[in-house]
Amino acid sequence: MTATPSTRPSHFIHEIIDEDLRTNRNGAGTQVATRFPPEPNGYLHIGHAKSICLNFGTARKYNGRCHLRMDDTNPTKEEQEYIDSIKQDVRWLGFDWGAHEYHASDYFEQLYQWALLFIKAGKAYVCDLTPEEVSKSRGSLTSPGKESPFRGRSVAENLDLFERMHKGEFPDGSHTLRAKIDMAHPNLNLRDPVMYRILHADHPRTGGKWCIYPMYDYAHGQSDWLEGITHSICTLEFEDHKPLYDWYIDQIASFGAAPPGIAYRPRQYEFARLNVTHMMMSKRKLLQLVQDKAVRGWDDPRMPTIAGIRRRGFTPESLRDFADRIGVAKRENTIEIELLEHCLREDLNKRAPRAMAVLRPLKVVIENYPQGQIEELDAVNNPEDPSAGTRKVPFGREIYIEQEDFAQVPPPKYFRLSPGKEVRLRWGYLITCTGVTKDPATGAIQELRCTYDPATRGGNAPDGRKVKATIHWVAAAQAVDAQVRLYDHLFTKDDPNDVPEGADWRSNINPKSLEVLTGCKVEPSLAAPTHANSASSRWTDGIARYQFERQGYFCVDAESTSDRLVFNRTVTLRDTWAKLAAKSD
RNA sequence: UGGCCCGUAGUUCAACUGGUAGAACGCCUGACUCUGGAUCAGGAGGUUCCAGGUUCGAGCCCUGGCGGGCCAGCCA
Repeated sequence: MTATPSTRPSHFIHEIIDEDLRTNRNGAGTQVATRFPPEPNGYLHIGHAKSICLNFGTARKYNGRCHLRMDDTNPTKEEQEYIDSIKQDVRWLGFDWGAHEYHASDYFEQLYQWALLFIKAGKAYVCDLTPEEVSKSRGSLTSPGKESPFRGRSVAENLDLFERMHKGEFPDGSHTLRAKIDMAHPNLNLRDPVMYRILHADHPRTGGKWCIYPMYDYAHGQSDWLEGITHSICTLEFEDHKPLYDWYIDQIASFGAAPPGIAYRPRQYEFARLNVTHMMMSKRKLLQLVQDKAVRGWDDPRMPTIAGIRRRGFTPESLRDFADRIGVAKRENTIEIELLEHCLREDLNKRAPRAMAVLRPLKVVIENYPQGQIEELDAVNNPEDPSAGTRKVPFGREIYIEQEDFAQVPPPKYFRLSPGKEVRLRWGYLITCTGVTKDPATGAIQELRCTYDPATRGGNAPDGRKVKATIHWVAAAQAVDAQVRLYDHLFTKDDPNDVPEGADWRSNINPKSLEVLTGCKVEPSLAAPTHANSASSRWTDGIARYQFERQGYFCVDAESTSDRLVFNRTVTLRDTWAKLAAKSD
């Protein structure tokens, strides 16, 4: 192989590759080749992102290549919609398979020809057992299976039957082609595994051409081989399949039917899949959430799907960073969601322009501010990035502040606004609360009366007096209405599957995972797509992201329009006050 | 009474292949601050699953236990 590792291996798979390179295991000059092989039966989730980063990242590191291969051997579950979403998601993550887009279905003819060789070599037979009978005769974990009564059929009979399966003469489930291995093998995968089953179903790519389809085990290794994959990286549950993966390849080699031009064979390595606290990683259960309408779709921002995470506002950069940090190993693991959020905040903090948005507005009238006067105040777009520049924000006599930034009776250590107290308006003036207007009927606070100190424009008092709190605000006259969607974990428990005996996993769904806020007041720059803040070139996917000061990171939702702004809260800011407040409860 | 894989801080990974355990996240203190953000400084936290063995020396090697995961689809 050509490339040499530039850094020390970061995990056992790279150690293996380094060793392979050192020993020229696959022949000098052979390029490292990996593949990402999703089955298009659902949307990709963050667990797949780990695999994508591993496979494409490995190819990148070793100056090799990574193929995108749809593992489309079961037309009853696979759909074009999923194929399209998978490609979009991989690209969004920042990876490029170039011309190397393949499908297991590309190899159906070759696989079929090889199957004939297995039959001719007496290594495969057509079995007429029903699925129930096969299951029964397979034996158990601790006892051997029984041989199929059809195991002894002649080559000629097998050839004839398989050909008739191929031609569509038999109904689904009536026959299978099975490998003849060992019904007493301690590894159940080797007890005469099914190679082909009959499925009269249209395939997204091959249409009605086939009615027999290869099983995963019979297709995967050979697909790797045909593509010249050197390192076939998969998850732990396939460990038991490796002997079969190797067996098929070894047999074909012994038939003298190896793919032409490939002097080496692929090898499978397994790593532990990703789990994240509060996240459901079962594709089947995610499908159920979508079908049950427990979420709005595969791209619901609460979903752990890449589409959902993207819509939520996560950046591909932060996901790649996350993938780097969690490592690759063979032990079962569950990553705390806090690490993911840390990676996200670290990226967003550096890149997201700041803006002011009041989520739960409380009107403030500044009594000594001239009626009708409007000022344009200078606001820094990103204190972490001087190159982001500044913008003007309008200020007037009436503004909105956050309801929770005022307390009639301040709790201990509360240093925001309360009667008689002074706070700083971000980029604006110091104001002091002089009165509260309440609804005479309910006693609810309606608005605040305040005075401002004209000498504190920009936020500094000439007399040097200290003001502990700075709060965000939006001028009432120029405020733009927006809808803001707040998200929380979709599952209340760390482990969504952790339910009492007999209970359903759905009982762990967080009933408060979505809160929709309407009538939010945001600064006018957020409505102007040309404003420096929305500089979409800042983001590789063109999704505008902001930090709403003191609250968190938000992005413009896909449903947002110029006259109906919608924002998603991607993640909150770290909030030590909230933590303190929660503790004192 | 099966086969395969895995056991190192709360979590996820390291430990230059046998030389006396370290990082990140999380947690706790403090400093600073026009975001109760960010940043900075410090701290707590380990019987390396257990027991034997080999060795001058074991997280690493050997043996035996214990614990966990996966496997009995014509799913992948």
